[in-house]
Parts: sequence; structure tokens; C-alpha cells
Amino acid sequence: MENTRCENCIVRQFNSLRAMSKEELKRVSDSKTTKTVKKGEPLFEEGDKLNGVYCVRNGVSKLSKLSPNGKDQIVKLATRGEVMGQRAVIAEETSNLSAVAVSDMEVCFIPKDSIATTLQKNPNFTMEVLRHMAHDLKEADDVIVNMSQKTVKQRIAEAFLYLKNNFGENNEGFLALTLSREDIANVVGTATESAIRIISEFKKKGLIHTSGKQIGIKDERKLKDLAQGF
Amino acid sequence: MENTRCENCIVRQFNSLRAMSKEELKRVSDSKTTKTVKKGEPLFEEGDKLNGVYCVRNGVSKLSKLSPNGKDQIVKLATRGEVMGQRAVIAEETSNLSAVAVSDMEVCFIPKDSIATTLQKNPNFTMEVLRHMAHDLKEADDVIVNMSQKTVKQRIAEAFLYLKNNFGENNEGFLALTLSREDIANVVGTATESAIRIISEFKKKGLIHTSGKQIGIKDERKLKDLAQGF
DNA sequence: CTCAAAACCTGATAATTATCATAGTATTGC
DNA sequence: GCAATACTATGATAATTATCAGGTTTTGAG
Repeated sequence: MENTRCENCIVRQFNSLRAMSKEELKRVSDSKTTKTVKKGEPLFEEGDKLNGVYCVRNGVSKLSKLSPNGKDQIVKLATRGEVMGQRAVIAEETSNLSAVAVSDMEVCFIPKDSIATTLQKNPNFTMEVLRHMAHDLKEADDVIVNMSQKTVKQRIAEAFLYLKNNFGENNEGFLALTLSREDIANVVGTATESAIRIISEFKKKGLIHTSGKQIGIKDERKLKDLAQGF
Repeated sequence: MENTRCENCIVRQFNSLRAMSKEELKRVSDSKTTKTVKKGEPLFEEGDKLNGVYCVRNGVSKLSKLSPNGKDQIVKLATRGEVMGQRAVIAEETSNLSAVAVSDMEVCFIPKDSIATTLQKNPNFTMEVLRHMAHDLKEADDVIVNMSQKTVKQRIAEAFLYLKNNFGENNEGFLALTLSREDIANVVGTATESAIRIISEFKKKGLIHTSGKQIGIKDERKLKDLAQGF
């Protein structure tokens, strides 16, 4: 694998690393390692002590947490440009989430030392990280409200719209990110069978079209209305 | 109202203001204003532009978000030492949450300027804020999992345990923080009637005792088991 | 290619939760 | 003190969601 320098990495534009100085970036670049992770493989597990953060260059990872009843709740999908493990490294705690690739990925592992020293010395960088975390926190609040106040049907409609907005569609009109039915159920927090049933219903009503695992949005207007509760 | 100086305020130990220098603290103290807020009164509303943060000296506030179906979801209860509005001020966004007092409160309003300048100049303070936000984010993840994977019964059991652990009991063995049934329902994300029904059931089973609005924990062991799903 | 495992799908049923209706019980303002 | 108002409580019922059980289809390893 060619070892692209962080200085030239486009992905950096999307995350807090853009607030680093040339020298800081150089140090990060020298200490980082690039890995490929196949779909289905874990990056880290809940409870792991993380020695650094993972910057996503390509692909998507699900961040999930095991609930006492044995089900996995997907809390977030991390894509190109996102930095995973930041929270745990900053709080100096073990990870509260597991990360598993849902598509083939290319990630850069950045040891925590180079992050920690920059955090102490470059207030711009620290502020940038802070802003990102503030954004994540707001999103988490939104998820809490959705989970507790919307029906499964509404949440699934919303999930499809989210997938379209964040990962786009391929040239056949299907969502570019294909999740298994089980993963969809774990995003919205329901039983796999319930998710499948609602997907079938959406298909029957002409809101979506499917082909195997693939799902495409057919009537975005109606899906949006449904997500809002009409 | 006597205007206690931040320098001497014990509450400061619990939040990020403890990372401020003497001079910074002095500036904050000079610019802050102290307010009392009666139970039921709002501190700010969802969508408000906040010109500063609120540091809780006494009392408790609910932080909630209106869902499209018209129900209010309580996302967090902020108590002594907590700083409200931090997220919005840092992200330079309007507040995504409303804050309403659930008991009589005493809060200090700190204009954002004195916060912002300290954020830029004192990396220790920024890091401290970052650590607090990292903690909040983890808690939010936990709430998401609870909301989506646990039953209403489990969530109510958990809420009572949470109230005991975080706000304690009075000398008659009741939870020190008394919430209305509606607020309990809004914490847990269910209909008020459902919450009341389950509270009655818990009482009948000897898990709790009640007197008017007041609730006391009687069998903590069983409540814990229930919250875990046994 | 083949076949076993995994994923998907549907039906029947049970459990959970929301909604509506109604009545009792506190609280509060005048 | 009393009426208006808000809060608490419970029943009846409907809607939502989970679970179990069975198929079918897809996938991937050998």
C-alpha cells in the first residue's frame, strides 16, 4: 500500500486534523500506519483500550454497543473523513463502542501520543476537536428523541433518507451503502423480522424498490412525510 | 442576593471552570450575573441563541427537546455544578434543547465572551471542557441503547435508580428529587398513563413506596434485576 | 459447481405500549 | 374556603412490536 502523507490527504479537510500546523501534521504522518479492513472485520471492540484513533480514508464502519439483552445497537455510521476513537482517547477511557466495517475500508491509525501533544500545544486544534464533539453530541440528542418518540416505521423511513443523504446512490438508483437487514434493524433498534416486514410494506406501497439486499428510494416525498408522522 | 465570587464557589470544583487561572476566573466573576429560577420556569428554549452559559449553583433543570409528535423528550437532568448551554456556545449554534427548572434553582449566567477568550488562550481549560463533553457523549450513547433496547418497565426501574444515585434520598426515604409523573414519562420516553400504570405495579409488587408525588425505593436489589431484564 | 450456512421473508400469535374515556385527588388563585 | 385547574389513577380497547416457527433465497467456502 502506498503510504500517502497526511499533508496531501484530502480526507483531512473533513475532520479536526485540518487545524494542525505543518509540523504537527508531519509528526502525525510519520507515526501513522495505514490498514485495510475487510467488510465484517472489527477495528476495535467495546471495552478495548485504544492506543490511538482511526481516521477513515474509505469505506464505512458501524459503531455499536451491546445491550444487556444481547442485541447490538448501532449508534453511528462513520465514513470518509471521520475520526473514530477520539472520545475514548480524550477521556482516557476504554472505548464504549465497537467498530466493525460494513464495507471494505482503508483507515489510518494515529497513535495517541501525537494527538495528545497537539491537544496540549495547539488551542486551534483543541477547539476544532471540541467543535466536532459538540456536533456529535447534538446528533446524539436527536437520535435519543427519534428513538424514544418515533415508531419503528418512522425510524426506518428516516434511516433510508439518512443513508441517501450521507452515502448517496449508485447509478442504478440504489443506496450506495448496502446494509444487511439485521444492520438496518440494529440502526433503528428493532427486531430483524420487524424491519424486514416494514421494508416489504414500503416496497408494496411504492416508497422504495429493492433487489436482493439493495434498496433504492422511489418516493422521497412520501418517505419524508411518513418520517414526520403523516 | 449576595454575589458570591466564582473564586470562592465550591460548585466550580465539579465543572470545567476549575481549570481557569486566577485572572480568568476574576474576569468571569466580574461579568457573571446570578439569577434565581422558580420551579417550572424556563432558563432558555430550543432554538434560542444563547449569549452565555448557565452554571447551576443549586436545584435541578430538565433539558428537553420537542419531538414532531408534540411530546417533550427529556434528554438530561442538570444539577449542581453542571454548565448548561456549553454545547451551543462552543458550536456557535442555537440551542438544540430547552431548559426548564424542575426545582427552585440558583444559577450563574456567564456571558460567552469570557468563556470564548479563555477557550482560545488556556489549553488546559479547553481540554477540561473537551473531557466533560466526551463524558456527556458517552452518556448519550448509553441513553440511546437504553431507549432502543429496553422495555418501558426496565427504563422506569433504571430511572428510579438513577434518581437515587444522582440526587439521593430525603430523611423519609423518598427520592430527594420529586418529578411529576409526566416528567418521569418524558425521561423514559413513554405515555404518561403508561408510566403511571407501571409505577402502580411497582408499588403493588413492593419495589417502591409512594406518597403523593413522592417516590421511594424499597427493594433496590429487585429494581436492579428488573432493569437488567430478569 | 455444490451444498451448507447464512440471510431473507412471511404467517400466527403473544406481549407491550398507546390512546381514549372517565373519575378521583391535589393545588392554586381569588 | 371554594371553584377552577392541573395532576394522578384505572379500565377498556386498539395499535404497535416482538417472538416463534416455518419456509425460500442468497452467499460463500471448498
